[in-house]
Amino acid sequence: MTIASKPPVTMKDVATAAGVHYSTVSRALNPATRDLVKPQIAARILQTARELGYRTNSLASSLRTKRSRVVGVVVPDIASLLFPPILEGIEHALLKEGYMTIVGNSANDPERHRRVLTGMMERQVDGLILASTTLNDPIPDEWFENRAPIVLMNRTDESGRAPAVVNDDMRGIGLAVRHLVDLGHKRIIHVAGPNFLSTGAVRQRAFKLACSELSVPLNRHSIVEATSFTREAGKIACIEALAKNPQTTAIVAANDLIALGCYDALAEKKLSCPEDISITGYNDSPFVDLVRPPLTSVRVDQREMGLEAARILLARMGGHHAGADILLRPEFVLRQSTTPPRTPSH
Amino acid sequence: MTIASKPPVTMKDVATAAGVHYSTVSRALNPATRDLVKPQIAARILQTARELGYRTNSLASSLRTKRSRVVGVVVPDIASLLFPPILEGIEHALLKEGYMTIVGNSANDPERHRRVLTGMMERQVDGLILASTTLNDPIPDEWFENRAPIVLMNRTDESGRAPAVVNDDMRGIGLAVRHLVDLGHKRIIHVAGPNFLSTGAVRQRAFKLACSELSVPLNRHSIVEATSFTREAGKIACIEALAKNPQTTAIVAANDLIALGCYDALAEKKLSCPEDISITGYNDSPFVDLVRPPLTSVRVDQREMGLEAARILLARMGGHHAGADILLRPEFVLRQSTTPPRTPSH
DNA sequence: TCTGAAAATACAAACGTTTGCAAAAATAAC
DNA sequence: GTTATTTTTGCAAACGTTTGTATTTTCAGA
Repeated sequence: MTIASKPPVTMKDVATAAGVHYSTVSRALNPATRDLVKPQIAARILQTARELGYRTNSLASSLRTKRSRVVGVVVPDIASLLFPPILEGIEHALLKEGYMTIVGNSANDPERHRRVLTGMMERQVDGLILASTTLNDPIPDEWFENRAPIVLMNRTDESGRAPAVVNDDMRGIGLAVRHLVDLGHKRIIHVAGPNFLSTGAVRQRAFKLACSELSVPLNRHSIVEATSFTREAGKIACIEALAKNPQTTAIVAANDLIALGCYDALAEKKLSCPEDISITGYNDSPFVDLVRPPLTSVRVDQREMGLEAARILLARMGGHHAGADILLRPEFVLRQSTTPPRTPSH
Repeated sequence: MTIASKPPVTMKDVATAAGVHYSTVSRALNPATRDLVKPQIAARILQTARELGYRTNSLASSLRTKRSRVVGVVVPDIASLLFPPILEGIEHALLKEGYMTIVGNSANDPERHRRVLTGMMERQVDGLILASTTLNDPIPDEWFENRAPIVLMNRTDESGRAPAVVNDDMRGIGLAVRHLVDLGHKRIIHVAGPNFLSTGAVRQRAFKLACSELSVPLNRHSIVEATSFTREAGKIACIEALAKNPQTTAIVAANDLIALGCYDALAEKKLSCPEDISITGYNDSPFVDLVRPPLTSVRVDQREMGLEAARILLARMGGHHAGADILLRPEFVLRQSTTPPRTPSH
């Protein structure tokens, strides 16, 4: 049994109550046009609107103005540690400007991703922030030609079709490798993220580059790719990597979850961190300072990433062709999962 | 420079292209009314719609049907460990039924909370899931009399105005206390959550009840309230609690973050866990198995909570006055932060 | 008091759908 | 080949706004 609630009060209701035409109500209620109506009448309208409990119907308004004041945000996994702070940043920046956000979870499933995107477009979002782009299954061009501007975040599709807000992983991974080299490590491997994600791919490239610049020997087994950015996949990849590189003294993990997976792998192999093997994470996720040993990581400011993406999107939605990509600068965070190698190779 | 994108294709466009009236297009496109149009024509319409790249305009459709297929979800803090899995569950259950979710972050700020709620109502959400209710600043009645049904989640406002999906904290805290008692603890204190949140209040009551049932002595200092469910507030409250109860051998923390705050407090006081003091957490948040010592906790199924809330909301939106509250059953998780007291009191 | 301009308001057409109802077309019954 | 039915389609009115244009009111200035 649903209670048959009375129909919502519309501008027409307010108009008749205030004894004016409803178009006048519209103008009085909208701060931008309020000065077109005589102040005293405007006041009366505002008053009766309040009394009747009038609340504007965005659907109607959006239909007419072609602006929904809603933006869509798609993340590959809401429940991961990485995205909540990003979402918080986005929501914060957008709400201030009167936008609300529909959030969708692509769950790393292309079909679901498609459904989420169409759902958002049908709902006439004014803009889109995508943290879910993959390199192997790119967003069709048509989306980029749409009414709604798109901003990529965290990951990029490297096509240049949309501005991206990403971290300077080249630098970030460089910091980690340099740190390990400074400690005296020579036998460093990389437990990488999936190659079909820009984050995975870039960090692999960064690892190779840093190694060659710092004269760390590299072979074709030095990089082992985890199938996803998860603790479980990290563990599996780490075990494989250690089997292939028995003399490893340090591991650069592609992100914190993978690093925690490496912890699990070491525990299983009865190796200790950092005494036997040093490990660096990436992202400096919440609570990695509480694990044992506290994880040395590379901090990226997730909230800032969200804020920045929102800012760019706002600019685009405002019709400004806001410039290029944004590269956020990461920061090294030293904790206790790294130490000089047991048998320095000199 | 915004590219003046061509106007989106509407039903009228499809209609003229297919040589029929646009109302026929409407019927052909809607699976529910498709059998009103001759199969062969329907096929032609579907075809041309696909060719022209037609996409329905939800705004117009919603305006007409008074159903937006959007629901609002308000959480007090997106970035906490607790809510992302809940959101994932909600999104999962709702998307399957064609709903998308606007998520709002009340940030524990009443004014912001109000803005988020009005924003959602203006956008004509079909339903609302609130995880943000507080006991001291209740949602005004008018919201509950609205078009959009409301479901409370995780917290309740104890007014019975809306169905709630919560955990059986009575049982959960009981499990923790019983465990400590079984280990031989007699001097147990509770570092509680804020009393103005139902979760804080209920767990305090649960603690008292369990203690009295299990003959654990209780005095007016046995419960110290943290000002929020955070690590920082937990630490402060814990220090205060230990000062007032120097002989404490075990702490029941109101949630995992507070428990981690207690870890911090013990570290500061040079006490060790679990040797000097045992600690139990609550929620079994991700990664509390990785902290040192791994935290004994009470698991609540967060995703299930989201799924359940979504299910109830779907039922209500469908006009079914779905029954009463849902009490989810928690589960004890033994790890290494609890051990028998050093000096068993017998 | 009247004229002309300016200010304030009302009118009405959109926006893109859905849907009751009327009209037309197809089919059945005779 | 009619008529009565049933399908199928078209028509037009909503849904609640915004906004260009027309109309009215107000108020100078003479």
